[in-house]
Amino acid sequence: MTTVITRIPPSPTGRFHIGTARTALFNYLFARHNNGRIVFRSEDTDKTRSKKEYEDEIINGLHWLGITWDEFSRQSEHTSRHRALLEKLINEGKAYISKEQSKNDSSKTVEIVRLKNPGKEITFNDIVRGDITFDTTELGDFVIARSLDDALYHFAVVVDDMDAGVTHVIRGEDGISNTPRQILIQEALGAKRPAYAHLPLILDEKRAKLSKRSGATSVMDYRDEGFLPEAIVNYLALLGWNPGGDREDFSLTELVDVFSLDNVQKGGASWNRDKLLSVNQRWMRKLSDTEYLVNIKNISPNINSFDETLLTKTVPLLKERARTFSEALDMLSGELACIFTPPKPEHDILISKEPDNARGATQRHLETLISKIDSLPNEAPADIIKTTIMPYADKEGRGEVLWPLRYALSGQKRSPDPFTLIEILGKDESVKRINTSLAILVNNE
RNA sequence: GGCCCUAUCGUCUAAUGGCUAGGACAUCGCCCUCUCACGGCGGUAAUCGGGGUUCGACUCCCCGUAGGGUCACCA
Repeated sequence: MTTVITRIPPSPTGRFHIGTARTALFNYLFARHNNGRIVFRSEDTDKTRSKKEYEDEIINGLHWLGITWDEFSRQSEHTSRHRALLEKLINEGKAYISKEQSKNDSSKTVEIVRLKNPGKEITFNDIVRGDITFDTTELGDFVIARSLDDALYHFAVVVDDMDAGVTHVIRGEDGISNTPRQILIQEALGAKRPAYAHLPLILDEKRAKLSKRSGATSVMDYRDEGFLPEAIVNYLALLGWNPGGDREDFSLTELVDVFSLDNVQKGGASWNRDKLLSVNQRWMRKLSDTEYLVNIKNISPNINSFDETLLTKTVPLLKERARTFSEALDMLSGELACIFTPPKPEHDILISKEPDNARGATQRHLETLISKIDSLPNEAPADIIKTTIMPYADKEGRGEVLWPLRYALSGQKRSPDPFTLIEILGKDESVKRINTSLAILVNNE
């Protein structure tokens, strides 16, 4: 039994794309599940488009997701090896140098290298799809290098995979049509054919291949928006694969345990932000309150302007509402802002629910509530507060008591329930706020 | 257009010849409830079409249809 070796070969010509992350993830899961090795190779042979910053982003992003590898290399470091094999093929008559007019600059003549195509049918087995057959004659003598020192992608990949001992090529479905040409190169080189698995593509809402035009396609955008790496991994793994049951909640290590290429889907899967949001919320809720706050701080350092104690008490409310950390951040200055900033209640809203004798009744309720809150022990939890207040509310009418109370505390038509608010704000601040509303009632007389 | 791949609720999917076709997200309704959110319960919703094979097809075969991918001196 030979060791499984997979590869993660991103080209650093753009940001860390979701598709790159998904392919990397499946290579990672398959290799780790089989106690194999993973080779990371930066496919940087396009000198004009490759950028170090992209490579850094991809590496950082992969690590952020928890994806690791055992070997690191850059394709550009292998040019002498490529040249040697190119020369070998030419000497053996399997490839030849061809003087042609440059396609990029028609005034120039260049010496490119073409593979002598035996022109036969190639059938390869795809783990996901079964046998796939191509007639390679239509490919002709295709170009494998711009020059002896400048191999093209197909040639470089085949050589590098061969040298790294790659046993399984797991990549996107868009690689299917590249496969016969790569096999032709392998055969010319006498390389062993690896196993292939072509993953279904991730599609956008319009069911086209996910591209820059499809919206946020960089994993880093999701990180910056406050998504958890665990959620991205969990969601990505289930796009085009599933272990066969109803379970949907998987950490990276759990995925390694159950992963298999056998149950990879064949059809493309479309990206669904709503589903991702719900997966993310599930993972956010698993965090401790402290971890939760750290994550909010990571996306917005100026959260420090909020009172730390109040912030900590607010986390449970955020957990039940926010699906991303940026949503949580928005809530702190939106629907939960009343916790941090004393409200400015309006007279008419305070009593708007009351029919007649409204003002007098509301005033009486609020005064009663103040004395009840005063009688509470310090740091009383919401359920104690509730049992203290509810009998009175039930007697006088819940809406007539609870609405002014909650509105006095929050100044908002929509807010968390009054008991929770009192718990978070504390006795003193709560009474203070109710008194403010009382004053508004009286002054409007 | 040539070649290749694919086809179960709106979306992600389960069911690999034998069930009222299951789950999740979304959606709708009810309950909880002063509001919001959470939560609980329930509903709507799918095997692309036509032929075979078979006692029996979501499942196997063929033909259509539709969608996608790929056709570089990019990777």
